[in-house]
Amino acid sequence: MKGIRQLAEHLDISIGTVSRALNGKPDVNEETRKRVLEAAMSLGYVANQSGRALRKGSTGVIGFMIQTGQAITGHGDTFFMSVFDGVQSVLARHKLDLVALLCSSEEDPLDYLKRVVARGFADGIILSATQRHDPRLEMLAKRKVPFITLGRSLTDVGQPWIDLDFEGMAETSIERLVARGHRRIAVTRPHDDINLGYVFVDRCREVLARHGLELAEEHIFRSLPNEAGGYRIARDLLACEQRPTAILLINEALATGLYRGLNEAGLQPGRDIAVIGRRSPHSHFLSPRLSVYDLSLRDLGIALGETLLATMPAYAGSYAERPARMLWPMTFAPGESDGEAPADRG
Amino acid sequence: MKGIRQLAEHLDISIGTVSRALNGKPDVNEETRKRVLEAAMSLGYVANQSGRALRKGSTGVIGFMIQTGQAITGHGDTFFMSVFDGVQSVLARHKLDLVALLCSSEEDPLDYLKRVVARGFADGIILSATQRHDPRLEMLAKRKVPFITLGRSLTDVGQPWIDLDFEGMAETSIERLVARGHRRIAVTRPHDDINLGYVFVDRCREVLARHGLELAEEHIFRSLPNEAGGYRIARDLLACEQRPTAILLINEALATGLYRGLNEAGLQPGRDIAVIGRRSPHSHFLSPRLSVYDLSLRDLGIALGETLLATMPAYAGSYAERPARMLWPMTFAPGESDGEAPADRG
DNA sequence: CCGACCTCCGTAAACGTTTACGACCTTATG
DNA sequence: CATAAGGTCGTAAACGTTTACGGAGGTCGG
Repeated sequence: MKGIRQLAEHLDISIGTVSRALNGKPDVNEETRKRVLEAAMSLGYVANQSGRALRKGSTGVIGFMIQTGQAITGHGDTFFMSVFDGVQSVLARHKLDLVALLCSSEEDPLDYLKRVVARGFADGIILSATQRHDPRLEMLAKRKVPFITLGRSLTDVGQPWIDLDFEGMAETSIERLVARGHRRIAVTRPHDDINLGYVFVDRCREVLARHGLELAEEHIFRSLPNEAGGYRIARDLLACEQRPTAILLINEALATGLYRGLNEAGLQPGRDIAVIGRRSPHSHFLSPRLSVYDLSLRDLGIALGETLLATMPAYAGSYAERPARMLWPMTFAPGESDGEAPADRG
Repeated sequence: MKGIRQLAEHLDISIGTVSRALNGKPDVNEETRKRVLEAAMSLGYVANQSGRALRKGSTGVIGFMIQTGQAITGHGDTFFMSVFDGVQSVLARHKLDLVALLCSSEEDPLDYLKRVVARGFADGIILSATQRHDPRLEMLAKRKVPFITLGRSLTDVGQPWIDLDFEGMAETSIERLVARGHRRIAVTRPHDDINLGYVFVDRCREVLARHGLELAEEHIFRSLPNEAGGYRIARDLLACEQRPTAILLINEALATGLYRGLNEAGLQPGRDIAVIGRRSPHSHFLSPRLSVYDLSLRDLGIALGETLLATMPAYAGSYAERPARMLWPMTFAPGESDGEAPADRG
């Protein structure tokens, strides 16, 4: 089966009618529509993407941009796989397809994205790894491409976003730790200018101040969002003049390395130092079990998909009630790693 | 900047010449070519994907198909990110783009792939999660889409493939364990019909036989390729009539859960039971450190990219010397988890 | 019986490229 | 000087769809 023309000839119907039948246009006899649909099915006809896109100006594809290479992105395969799956479950309802736009570590994300939109690759775009100042947003806004970001940015062009509620995490985790007697609480932040780091640290500082506590500079650890970064944090932590009695891990990959580093130093999480992290496939299998902030990645994906569609005229109808911006809540799942503060050592 | 027409008008050159200039065709004055290139650059013109694809019949896009959803995919957390990056570094040389084709967990992979090729989405395709019997291969071969599989299959349509050398892993790891006194060696295999499981187990059995040893049925553990699967293996392992003194983990995510499960039972990897696994971002931070089979994911990606291009007439020239099929070697990186067999308990 | 209206369908023009073809001009060759 | 050859470019036809438009036939009300 080559194209719609062959299909039309085979049915002895005009090519226009076939197209209308396939696209659910109203002015076609139900009888013939059924014939067309059946023939298309049995012959395995699927409209050519390029032809359709060229004519309609839309591709039926939504792109989710991620950066490949080392785990600089802050998330691993499993994170994205689950989110993708959620997005797809929404898009499938509208016959839209999701593809991951892979920006190589060798290419500038802005250049890459420019190319993608100039080529007319996708009807809508989901951005991750949102930077504190992110030129991608301005570019997309200027070219009027529907998009949504996973994460906020100071670069605000009015686009919808969904961001994990790191303020909430800061709030409740610090309250919890303080209530358990901790006074020197350390926090981590990403190495790069990803926005969430600023949001998180600022709020932590704020909550601590509320209790008359300070967030010492030496208690803010910048780290790569991977296991090695966690290991390094352990080292830095041991080198602190005033060793913290608790630490908040903003990234889900850090705990593994941190645990190892602490162990090597003879410190046990939960007993010698409280650790609160993020849920990951591994967190539940650390011992002692990591206390984590958890979230449903699939639901997050669903929300991303719906919010994006809400900004696209052709689909907005179904999702009018969706808030354009929201903080995605995380729930605390206590493990055994965030015990009482050890007896004061001065 | 809308299209090539505007660009041509702006330059006061015919649209055909502009196209030729941009595409590096020979019959265009170098002077005008330079003008065109500069104008295109400064105006940010990029050829529309649909128009070009429609005319040329090729899209300039290579698709890497993966299945989303739960970590059924069977790889560690940064597996795809790293492999993608390698593939891209090859494709970039030919101005090809890589996108990940995301098949939702709700859709049949074959149907999905049919849609992709019928729509003419990609010029070439990389398949992962190759099944022992995989109808996707026949479909792609029939429609003459260039593709390559990561993993072998009994369904052989002559396509190129690259597969991790699980035979080699079976060979050297079992030799090593036997040399260290182990007699009851357990192995794991994926829960599903992915091909590598068969290859691996068969070879293990073979090598053991060479030493007069048997691979007991109760020592073959089917498991999900994730941490929970590993935890479950620990449980099953403890329930064995004849408890194995060593275990081979085929998947990189299993070790975390296995360690936890063993610990809970008071068993220490390396001392009470030898464990050999696969390198993952986590493996190095387990304690005791996991002995692993390692490979360069980025290099694997490069090889995949080159081998795929070698099958595509338009690019084959550069990669003629590439073998169409190869086993990708893994190197053993000893840790502390594969010690001597404990004293015989009968 | 006529006009208005509806239903269904065919025709043809777009969409933005690439490229076969041929025209024009210049230079080389005899 | 005539012809051939080569270099450069414009013209127009594709590629596979979708869709505006209009036409044919049927129905219905007046």
